[in-house]
Order: sequence, then structure tokens, then C-alpha cells
Amino acid sequence: MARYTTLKDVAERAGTTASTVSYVLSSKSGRYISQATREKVMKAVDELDYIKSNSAASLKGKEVKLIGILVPQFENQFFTRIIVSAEKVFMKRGYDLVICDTLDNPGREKDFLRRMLEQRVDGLIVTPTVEGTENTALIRKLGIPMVVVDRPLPGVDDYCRIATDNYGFGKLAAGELQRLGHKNVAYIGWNTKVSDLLLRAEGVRDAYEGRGNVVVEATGFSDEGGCEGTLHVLKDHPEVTAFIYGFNMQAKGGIRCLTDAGKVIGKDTSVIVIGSPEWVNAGSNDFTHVDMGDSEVGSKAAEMLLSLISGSCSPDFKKQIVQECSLVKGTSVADIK
Amino acid sequence: MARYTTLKDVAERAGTTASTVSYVLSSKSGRYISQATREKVMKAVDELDYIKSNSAASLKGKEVKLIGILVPQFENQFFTRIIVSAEKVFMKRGYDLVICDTLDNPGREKDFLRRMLEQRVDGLIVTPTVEGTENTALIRKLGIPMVVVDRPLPGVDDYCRIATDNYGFGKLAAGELQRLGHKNVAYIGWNTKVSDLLLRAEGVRDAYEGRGNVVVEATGFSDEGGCEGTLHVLKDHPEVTAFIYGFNMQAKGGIRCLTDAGKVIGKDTSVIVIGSPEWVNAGSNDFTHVDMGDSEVGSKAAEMLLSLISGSCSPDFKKQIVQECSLVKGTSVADIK
DNA sequence: TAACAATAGGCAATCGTTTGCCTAACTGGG
DNA sequence: CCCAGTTAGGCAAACGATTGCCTATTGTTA
Repeated sequence: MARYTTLKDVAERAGTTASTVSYVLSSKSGRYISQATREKVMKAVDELDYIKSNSAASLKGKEVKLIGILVPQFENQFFTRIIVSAEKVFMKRGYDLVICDTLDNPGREKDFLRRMLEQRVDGLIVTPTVEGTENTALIRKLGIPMVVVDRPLPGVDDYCRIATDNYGFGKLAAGELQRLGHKNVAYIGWNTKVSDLLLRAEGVRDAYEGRGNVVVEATGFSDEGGCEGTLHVLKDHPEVTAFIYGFNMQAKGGIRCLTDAGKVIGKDTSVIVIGSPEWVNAGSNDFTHVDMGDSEVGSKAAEMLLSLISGSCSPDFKKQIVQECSLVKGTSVADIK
Repeated sequence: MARYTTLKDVAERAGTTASTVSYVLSSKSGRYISQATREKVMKAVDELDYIKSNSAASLKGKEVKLIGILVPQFENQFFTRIIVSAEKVFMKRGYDLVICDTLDNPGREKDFLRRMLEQRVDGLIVTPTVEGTENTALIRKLGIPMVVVDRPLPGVDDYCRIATDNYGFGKLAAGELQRLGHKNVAYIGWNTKVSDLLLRAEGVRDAYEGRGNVVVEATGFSDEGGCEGTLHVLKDHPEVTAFIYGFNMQAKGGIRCLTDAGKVIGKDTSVIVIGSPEWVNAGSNDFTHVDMGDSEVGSKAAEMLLSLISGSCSPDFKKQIVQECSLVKGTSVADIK
């Protein structure tokens, strides 16, 4: 086991006491330290490779300088982008990130959250699992600063959140298809109970209210799910001229199926992807897609959490911010007007 | 600030002492606890939402149950895959992950490593920055378990590492091009001094030794870099029929340039990508690429680190494992034989 | 019935930092 | 020369969990 040197070791070498060393290192005002002592201490610190113990410090009520982040799918770039942009904000303020991938499994989420609390994290950024609302109850009860990202906590309302504009995603995508003359479109989405996600379909439906038909296919959250839904539509609704994919993984699978079925995207059929996975414009791809504002979501969540932690906002400050989205035009939608 | 309950609070409520509560919770053998006491304690723990403090425990020499992971580019799927697969291994053993993105900046790396030590992480998985070899010196001196991933620590040799087969990547890719009749190929790589990465070019060169010509373009590690290198080749070496891209980001930019230049990939020109970014087979893409064994690298590193931590291997156990790679054939290489 | 093992649980030191409370030496004004 | 302020730094009590060392019951056996 590794041996770390302690304040006492340093003090001994410098010929002083632990408290003095502590004061030197934390350079707190209100304590006078002579230049000579300061130098002796710094020399000893250096020679002994002293590294302070965060555990001991946090035991004395200091911040742990750890932020916990729980996301449901690490492999989804939407979340890694959130993490990257949040990290930039936290890093500047000296916080490290403990990151967990819940895999959308409420059991894992519960475990992880408890472990975060055991680590006494200073705050949490959480995209809750679909059915694990209860898991965050303790966090809220204890009053640990937390910002929820993307999905809501159903049945709860006094918490901070950076939301994505799910309804807007659908509406924006559908609007574009309408503009280009598509009367019969399909929305391939996730077969989930999370209201947040059903909103996307609703946005599409509302945009088409009285102006065309929308076929909604709710399938599994995976490449296969996307493919399956697409095949259903191709088979049962040959009148459909455009597909909106609610999630990037489904989109990937669905597009593969369309291609395999011999369709040329942007000509024989049209596609809009909700989200900005890297592949939308890699290689010969150039998909029209809805940018959910991934990075913005991350940095806003981080900033909100920091103000919660620093107490710079009132203790009962609760706010939900909806991130704006935008349409990025590619060549995957045919103009059939 | 959040108030956590302590062992003492629990003890008071259960009508016993902190030590008993501690023994109940850790269920250590060698201490007798009556069923009645056990129940009273558990009840109190429950009612008070007791959550143990990892800081306090680690102060007493317990493991912190944290593993630090440093990667140079979070946005690169190679690394997120490593993290995901490592996490699966660690999670089963009760470790949490503190993840940092060094952005290949030695200064950031140094900061992060220090912070990891301050957290007293039980072990580290590190892909060192290009020029920050010194940064890990302290880790090695202190004997903190560490596994290096992918890149080497130049000038150091007694450390554990899961390496990627850089030379093999180049050779494998070049071999495929040769097989299909390409005599003049280009390798677009990173303008770095890291031997590890130069090896890829060497693999390509060796494969072509006496059997054709290789143009090597070393550019920046970005989309733009890939594009730039590609344009040079198109301009100065019209005889080149195939491109090998050393890194996924360069590949993305380079391929975009090829397309913009009116080339149809797999017909007019050929491409092999080293690495497996998601886009290699998304949409209408189907690139021949070299699978570096990303996930395997992560899980092997995690397992090696765990055995280092548990001391199940001799203290001076040092081992370098090279992960095998494989070629995944797509349609991006034309057969010109 | 004395002696011993098994069962049950309290006491207090310890881990490494932080910080409030002292003391002590100097400096300078009156 | 005395007292107040400034400068410098030691002492020791926390923080919360762990664990070795006790003590005090029982139950068991010779």
C-alpha cells in the first residue's frame, strides 16, 4: 500500500507544527507566517512530496470537490457532449467529476446514487432513469444540490432542471417536412412511458393536425428498434414519404433499413434525425437534423449546479430551463412540392 | 449545507454505541451481535437515512473505492468505449470512476493527477498526454497502482500497459490495399512525436516496401488536419489511388474533402479508416476499417488494475499487453486488380 | 461448583486536517 | 517604563468511522 506523507511529517522536517503547515498551505488570512517559516515549510512539502488528504479535509467539513454525474447511456453522444461541456465549467472551479452510466437501469442508478452520497459529493447532475424517480427522493430530502438534465422527475416539481424542448423537436422537424410538401410522414420513436419523450411525437402530430397524416411507430431504443419500425411503415404505409427519427440510435438502424430496401435518401424518401450524432454529416452523409443544444445543456446544468452549491441563489431556488433547439439542414429531405 | 447523520446519531437512537453500529453494518466476523440489537440498529439506520462517510472510512485506511481515469479526448469514441467497458468491470467490484479529459494538455493532466492523489484513488488508468511523461513520475514513485492505456510512457519501462498494435494497424490496412491492387497509397497521420503513433505509418511503409509507393502526410489531429493532408495529396500526388487515415477525426475531415472534390469513394478512390467511429457504417457509409479492439482494451486494463490493487500479483509485476486488431471490410476500397 | 468457552457490547485511541484559543516576542506611542 | 497593537506560531479539540482491548453475562463441562 502506498504511503503518503502527512502534515505532521512535513512539520517535523520543517521544524514546526502541523497547524503552521496547514496555514501555510491554505494561505488563510488572519494568520501571520514569517517568510522564513514559509520557505522551510514549502521546502519540506516539496522534498516529501506531500499531497494533502481530501478525506481528512472533507471530514472537517470542507467541500469534497467532487460532482457526481449520472447519465443513462454513455455511448450516446448526446450525453458525452453534456459531460464534456459541463466538465469545462467544473474544472475551472476545481471540481472533479465522478461519472456513472446507469444504462437506464433503476437498480444501478440507486446503487450509484448511494455511492455518490457516501463520497459526499458536493452536487449531482442526473438524467434520471425511466422508472427510478424514487431513487432521487433521498437526495432531495437531504437537500444535496442537484440539477436534473433532459428527462423530468415525474410527479415531483420542486427541483432544478435543464430540459430539452422535446415538443419543439417534433414540431420543428415536422414543420420542415411540411414546408417541402410532405403530406404523409412517419415518426419512429421510443416505446417508453416517459412523458418527456412522448412529447416529440406530439410535436410532430400537432404540426400535422389537419394538414396531413402521421404514422407513429414506437419501438425499442436501439438500432434494431429503428429498423423494425421502419420496416413496418414501409410495409403498411407505402404512402409515407418522410421519416422522422426520434433518437439517434433508432435513426442509425432505420436508415440502414431504408438503404437496404433500395431507397435513396433525399430522393426516394426523406429523413430527419432528432439529435446530432457524429455520423449525420460524416462521409457521404448529410442529414437534416434537429440540434438539441447538447453542449449548452451541459454547461447550463453545470452553472446552475455551481450556484446551487455556492448558495448564491436562495435555498429554495427551483428553476426549469428549456434549452432551445435548431434545425440543421442537410440533403436528406426531398422537396416534393 | 446538507446534514448527514452519523454513526453516533444512529447509536443513540438504537440505544447502543457507535462501535456496535459499525460492526452491525460491516458484519465483520469475530464480533457477536444479538438479533435484537441488529434489528434495532437497522431500524435506526433506516429511520435516520444513515449514509456512511467514505472520507472518514478512508481516513482509517479503508479503500476509497475510487478509480481515476484520464483520457486525452472524451469526444473520441475510442476512449468512451474504453471507459464504458472498464466501468463494467469496476462497477461489479464496487468502485466508482473519476474521469478526466486532459484534452492532451500536460498542464491539465498534471493538475488532474494531483487531484486524483488528493482523493487517494485506489488506482489509475491513464492514457498519458503526448508530452507529459513527467506527470506520472510521482504516481510511480509512490507506487499507486496504475495501468497505462494505448500510448506508452517514453523513456520509462517498468509499468503496466495495455497497448494497441499501432504497427499492426498500418500493416493490416496496407495489406488490404495491396491485395486489391493499389500501388500508390497515402497515409494521413498525426504530426506528433509519439513513437506509438508514428508506428502506424511505419506499418504502412513496411507493407509497401518494394511493392509500391507510400505518401505520408502528417497533419493536425482534427477534421481540418485530415482535410488539409488529403488536399495536398490530391494536388501533388495524382497517382495515389487509396487513402489510409490514421485517426478517426482526420478521417472524417479527409473523407469530406474527397467527396467535395467529386470523388466517389470505393470507386474513384479508396479509403481505409484506422479505428471504428460510429459513422463508419452509419447511413450510406460502409467503410473498410481497422478495429482496434477498443472495448477489449478497456476491460483488460480494468482487470489488470484490479489485480494490481488487490495485490494478487507480485508487487513488481509489470506487464505490457498488446491488443489484437482486426480488419472490418466495407465497400470503401475498390478492387483495381 | 469451579472453570472455561461462547456471546454481547462498551470504551477509547486512531486516521490527517482544520481552526479556535492561547502565549510570546517585538514595536511604538505616551 | 508601561500598555496596546502587531507579528508569529504552538496546543488541542474536533470531524466520523474503525477496531483492539476490555468487561459482563450466559451456558457448558469436568
